[in-house]
Amino acid sequence: MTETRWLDAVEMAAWHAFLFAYHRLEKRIEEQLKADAGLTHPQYEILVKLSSLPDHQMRMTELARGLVISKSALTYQIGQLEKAGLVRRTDCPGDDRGVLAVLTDEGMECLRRIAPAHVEVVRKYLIDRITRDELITLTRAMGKANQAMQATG
Amino acid sequence: MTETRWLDAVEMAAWHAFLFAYHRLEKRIEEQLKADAGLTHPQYEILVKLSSLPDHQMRMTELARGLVISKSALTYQIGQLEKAGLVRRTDCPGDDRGVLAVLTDEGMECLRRIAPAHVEVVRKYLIDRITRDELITLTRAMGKANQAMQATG
DNA sequence: CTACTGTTGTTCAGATTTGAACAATCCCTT
DNA sequence: AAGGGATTGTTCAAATCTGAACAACAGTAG
Repeated sequence: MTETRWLDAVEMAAWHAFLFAYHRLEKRIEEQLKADAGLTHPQYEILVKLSSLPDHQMRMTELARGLVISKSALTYQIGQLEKAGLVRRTDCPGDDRGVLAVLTDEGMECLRRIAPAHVEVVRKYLIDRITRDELITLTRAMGKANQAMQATG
Repeated sequence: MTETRWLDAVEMAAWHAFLFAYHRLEKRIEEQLKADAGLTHPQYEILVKLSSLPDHQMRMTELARGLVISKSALTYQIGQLEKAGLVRRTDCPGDDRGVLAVLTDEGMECLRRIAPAHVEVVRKYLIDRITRDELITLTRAMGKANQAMQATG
């Protein structure tokens, strides 16, 4: 057991600012999406992810991994989105185990309608508040962290 | 209704990297805390917050605001921590409505025991991965966002 | 073809979160 | 002192998340 390398003041400040900013931003985003579209942030992210694909569809497991949520949470949320008519399930060609989540036209339309207000929040509280340099540095720093977390889930 | 200012490629990259990194880091932290201490991240943050105060105590509402969780979630979690003997409730002197959450000696001891492993995770996947400059820029950027979210909750 | 191992998506029970409602209390004005 | 509006912490039902268990299927070696 090595001696603990505690965080110094600068490291602590960064970590706390990061956590605090995320939590507050998440809350704003949730409020906006709920009020304007009756969706949760995870649900919105599912729609965004699907819409970014050429065929607007993706395997359940891959989708869960991409959004960093559990498989069972995704099963639940896809069920909700299916009820709302924004997503539907399809058999996966070539793998009878598989299920494809497919964005419906209605889902795409819904996304088009609500995305502007969402982007507005992201801009207002983060993107438009920081400089281009800070934006790039943020991306690089987060990228390094993501790289470190690449392996094993 | 103004024309929507969509995110350009750089902005999109920053936003996605930020969200993705947070989610994955959160998952790692949850896994570590659950395995090593049987605590959730919110519970751990309550202990940290209380331990950072001179008298190791804080009003419920202020605590909820500081941790950016709902009052009812805090009521629940303080209940859990009370069961575990890590926190106790006390009447608030000068305000009969108030309740103080107080870190117990056992809670402080628990924190001392588990903090090293937690810090290790934060270092391994974020702090130690980025340069000092990136750390400072990250703090400044998050600070600006937090400032923008200052008002109204 | 059969056995074996890994993957897939769902289900289930339990834990946690949210927001609204609520009673109790505070504070300010009159 | 008394009313009116705000704040405090809790409760409750509903929604959501987690992790383990599970059945179905895929892929591989024998």
